[in-house]
Amino acid sequence: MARQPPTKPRKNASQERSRATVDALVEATARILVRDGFEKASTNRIAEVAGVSVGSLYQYFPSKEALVAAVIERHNEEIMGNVRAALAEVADLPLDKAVRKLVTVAIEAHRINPKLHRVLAEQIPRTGQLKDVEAFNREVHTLVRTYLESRRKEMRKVDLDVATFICVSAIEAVAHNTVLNGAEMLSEKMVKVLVDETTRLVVGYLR
Amino acid sequence: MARQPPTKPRKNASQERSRATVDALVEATARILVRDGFEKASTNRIAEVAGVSVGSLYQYFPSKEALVAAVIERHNEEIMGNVRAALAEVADLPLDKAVRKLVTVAIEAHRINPKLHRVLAEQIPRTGQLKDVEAFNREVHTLVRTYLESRRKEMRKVDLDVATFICVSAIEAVAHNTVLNGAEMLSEKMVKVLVDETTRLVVGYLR
DNA sequence: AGGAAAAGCGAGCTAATGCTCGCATTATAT
DNA sequence: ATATAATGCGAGCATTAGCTCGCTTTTCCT
Repeated sequence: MARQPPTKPRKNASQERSRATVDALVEATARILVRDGFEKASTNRIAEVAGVSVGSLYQYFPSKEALVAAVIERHNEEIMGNVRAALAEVADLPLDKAVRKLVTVAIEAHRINPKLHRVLAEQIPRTGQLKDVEAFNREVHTLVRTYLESRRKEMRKVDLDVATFICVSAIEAVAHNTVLNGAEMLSEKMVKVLVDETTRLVVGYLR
Repeated sequence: MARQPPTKPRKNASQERSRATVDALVEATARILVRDGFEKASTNRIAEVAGVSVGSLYQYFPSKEALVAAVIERHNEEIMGNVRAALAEVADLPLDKAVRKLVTVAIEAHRINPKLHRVLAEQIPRTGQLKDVEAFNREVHTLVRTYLESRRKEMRKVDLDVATFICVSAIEAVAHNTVLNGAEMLSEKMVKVLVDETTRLVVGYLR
């Protein structure tokens, strides 16, 4: 088994200047990942694009993996923010309204930065971020499950965990494939159709 | 180094020998990808594991990517074989029976070699195999669409392409996530439940 | 002001990778 | 038997990656 390189910063940026440096590095990493892929994202290149020296890079990130991990974390946090907000907003709504909102949010979340999403999805296994992403998935699962539990009267009899798994998988997949099959080619009309259909799929399944 | 003169007729030894070499290389690549990941799959290592020299490797594969591409193709062909067979077998069956079969095949396909499946999915973008995989997806889409078309009477009014997209995405996602969330931990009972539920999801949606 | 701590620098080291090329071995054909 | 082609070899080249370390510059604090 190959050992994972460390992903924690070796130094904590305390001053304003250094925080800017860290930001620039993460941002540069994301940009290069999107534009040229993981292979071309060398530490030298990242530092160059960030307008920083390699030496400084290694003051804050012990390895290249740590940089990618930081990008993943930032992106995940952004998405989770949306998901949490949506589920809070939807807590008292009936099934059909709630599912529609969730589907919409899922597609929107994927549309934030499709290419980055794709590259990151590919890189997760090799950054030792699996744990974090699993935690992320578990949180989504828990949130959805909690909502479904509160709406059980509207649903047929069904194992909640299984139902949650099926629904989350289905919604996520449609969002994922929708965005990856021509992100820009997506007319608003098409998005509406897909939201309608996916909502029907899930709601029909639940009740 | 005088060799024994060939007294016995030998078959197309030359062709077979090189074929064996090619096979060994592809097989070794797959094994290393599964065991150690893409990073550790250097051409020298692949040649070594295959019991062949790097020089020979480069006689048959112009680059490392070509090797991975060959593995991808082999794996895809295996899966497509199953999918084609399933859809042929199912052509005259009603919706519920057909969908159930498809879901089962999807899960089985992912269970053939989950780890390889995962690694390959990650490596597709960097091997220039995107085209082939898209072709693969298109074929699945076409096959499913054709089946659905023949069963339209059992279905509600719905855009066939959209319905196909939704169904294929959902089925694929459940299979994918099922296998990736603890492939061995999967009891037969659990698989049955998931097949039941996914079938219900899809059939309920279509009619 | 002035010294200490934080932040930043970048030439260059080490290790590894993809790949080449001249030569050796094995098979086929005459 | 000999020539020719096919197959196989593997040391080593060129390149690039990740990363270190001794040093300078900037900021903070009294």
